[in-house]
Amino acid sequence: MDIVSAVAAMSALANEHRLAAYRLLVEAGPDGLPAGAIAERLGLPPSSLTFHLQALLHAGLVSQRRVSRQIIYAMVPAAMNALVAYLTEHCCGGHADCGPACHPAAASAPVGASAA
Amino acid sequence: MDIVSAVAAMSALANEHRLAAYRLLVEAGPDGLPAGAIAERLGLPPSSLTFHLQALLHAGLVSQRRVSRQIIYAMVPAAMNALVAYLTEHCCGGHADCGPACHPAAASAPVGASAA
DNA sequence: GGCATATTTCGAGTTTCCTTGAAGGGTGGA
DNA sequence: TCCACCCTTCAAGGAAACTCGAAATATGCC
Repeated sequence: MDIVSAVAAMSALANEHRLAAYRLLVEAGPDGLPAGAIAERLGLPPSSLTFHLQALLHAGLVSQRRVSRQIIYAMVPAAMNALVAYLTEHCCGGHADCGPACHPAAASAPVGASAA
Repeated sequence: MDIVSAVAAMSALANEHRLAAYRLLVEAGPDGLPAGAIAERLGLPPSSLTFHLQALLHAGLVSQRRVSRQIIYAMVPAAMNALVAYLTEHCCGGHADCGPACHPAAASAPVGASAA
């Protein structure tokens, strides 16, 4: 994970619609959700939803796969792991006294964080 | 932590200069850094730095205190804890098989995450 | 008081993002 | 082949963010 990727991920999540969509996908887990279901639950027109999902996709936070006529979106856990690791890297100079989000040892080698 | 606060925090971090500044403060720990030191290390003009630090401050990610003529900025660990907890809430429907960033039990009661 | 230091506020210009209707592409059923 | 469905792409307008020089504020030293 470099600063460009981190900013891309943060920018993708820095919008109410996209954050809501991402959280739906986090809750949905590996099975994901079809675009139509997300649009319905968020009350967004299809073109608006696509705009936001593309932002999440481009940032690597979600994945996309076609199943028949539907496009299924799902979270990419490794992306969030890498992002959290990057944000808390070298936290407090390595003294680890800032709470759960500040664990240098754990953050240095999270599962799937190969991009870090 | 609600979606408005989370979007505010993400927006604050969704900029290369602000993310770099935040990471400097994460590494600096509770002691923080004066604005001038941050500006120097980031190569930003003072007015630009203030613009970005205000964004981080308004989002609650950093705190501000005056020491003589200097303004010291420091990270607010609880803010990051709450943000991470919010992002991974109900992860994978509660099955916790997504890696370090997906721990429903830990995320439900992080240290200092009273705003969640 | 007078001056230097450290930081913020102001203002204007440029750039980027967000929204949404209309049109297009891919898929499946009859 | 024809149609219906699901989603994406395109295009244009409005809103918000970023940049930075100049001026202003706050503090400390002499």
